[in-house]
Amino acid sequence: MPNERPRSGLRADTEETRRAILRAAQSLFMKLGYRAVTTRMVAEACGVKQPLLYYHFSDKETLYLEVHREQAAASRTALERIAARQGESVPVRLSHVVRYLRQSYQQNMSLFFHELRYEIHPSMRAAMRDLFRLSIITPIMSIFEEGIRAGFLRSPSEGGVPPRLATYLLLSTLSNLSMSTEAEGELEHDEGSSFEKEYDPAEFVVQSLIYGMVARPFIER
Amino acid sequence: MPNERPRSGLRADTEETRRAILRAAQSLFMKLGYRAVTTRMVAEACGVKQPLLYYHFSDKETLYLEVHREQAAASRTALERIAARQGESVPVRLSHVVRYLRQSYQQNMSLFFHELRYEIHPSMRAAMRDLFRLSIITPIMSIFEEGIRAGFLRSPSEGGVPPRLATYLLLSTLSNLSMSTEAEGELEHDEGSSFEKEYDPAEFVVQSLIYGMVARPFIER
DNA sequence: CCTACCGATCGGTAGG
DNA sequence: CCTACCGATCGGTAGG
Repeated sequence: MPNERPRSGLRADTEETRRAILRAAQSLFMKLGYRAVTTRMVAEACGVKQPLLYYHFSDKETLYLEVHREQAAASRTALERIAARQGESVPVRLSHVVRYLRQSYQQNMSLFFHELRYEIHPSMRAAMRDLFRLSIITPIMSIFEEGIRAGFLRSPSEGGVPPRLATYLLLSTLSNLSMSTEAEGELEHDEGSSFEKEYDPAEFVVQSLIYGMVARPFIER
Repeated sequence: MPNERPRSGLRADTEETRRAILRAAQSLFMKLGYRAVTTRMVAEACGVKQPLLYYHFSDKETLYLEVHREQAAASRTALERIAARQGESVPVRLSHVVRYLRQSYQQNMSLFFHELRYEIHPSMRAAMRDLFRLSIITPIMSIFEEGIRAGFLRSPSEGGVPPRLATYLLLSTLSNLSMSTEAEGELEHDEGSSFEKEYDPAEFVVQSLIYGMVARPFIER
């Protein structure tokens, strides 16, 4: 009889389904936002019926939290690894950070903040904020802190940007990148400076933040 | 008999109601976003019943468009006036721009872009994008263009930031400002450099973008 | 400018 | 893991 199939087999299937739901939910939440994604869309995207979601997750918000928990774990690993590469300069590490976040948090980071503030129940906010701080803010901040300690970046006492604000500035440029490429294609036919190396928006944005836009260029090239 | 009340009187009342709806809708849409705002919330906020909205506006999206039309007209006037102040430096004018947009578009600018992309019917997108370009992008871009012409900012051919990208970079920092002040209060106790003038986030962000974060400070102070 | 109400869809539950 | 279904709420309409 098939019921002597071991519990581990059952659990494996069940776990596989749970992970399929999480994957589908992650993709949808990141692309469309919490409110625009319905539980039925998630179910259909992974080939199950909607009420099944409530067997694996107690409600929609918990599913959302779980998605972010997974994403946060992955981000933390990746970003801490990048931050620890002492052999690479601060701008190079920041470019890697931007590239990683751009493909990971596909859309803008501020959609997430909007949801945190307006769509998510207050009782869940603290947990999500902590996830975000530990997995995103702290690793990036450590790069800026190191840049200041090394004398490469101005310290706040010299009128420099405090590391946490610098981190938020960097993160906010992520939403920018999708904004500008969507609004129109200024970036592709950048007809002056992109003859030696192909254009990389991540590097470009980091260079702008670090070196500014003012004349008398500092830029090493 | 009261029915000889002139049509202009009737129209005035009707116009007044229409404007009350627009004001309520603007405040709610800016704060909560298109999807989170229900037509019943708008109606209640201005003291009418929900079906009345459909006498003044053909549907929710049209109301949303009309709100943005009004906002765009006001922004265009304000921003073009700021851009035209030849007596003020580029950073000073940009600080005024940031201050204006911060109080006008209260929340993040990228919420608007998200809605443009995912919540608004394609047939309405083009009109809204045009509004945004004419009232926000173009005036700000002209400030950056002037800064480049004057030799204050690097031109794109010297590795500088193209004016349109610079504009989007500036706009993206607006969402940042709300992000960072919400996440925690790094900004208030900025314990090094803020003894001479009170801390102004708008000016601070503009200075960062223009002069960068790198050491060997250029900053005039 | 309102009352009354519609079809659709949402998050979530019952019961197996 | 499903079928069947719930109460609530949404955008929008009928009719006056």
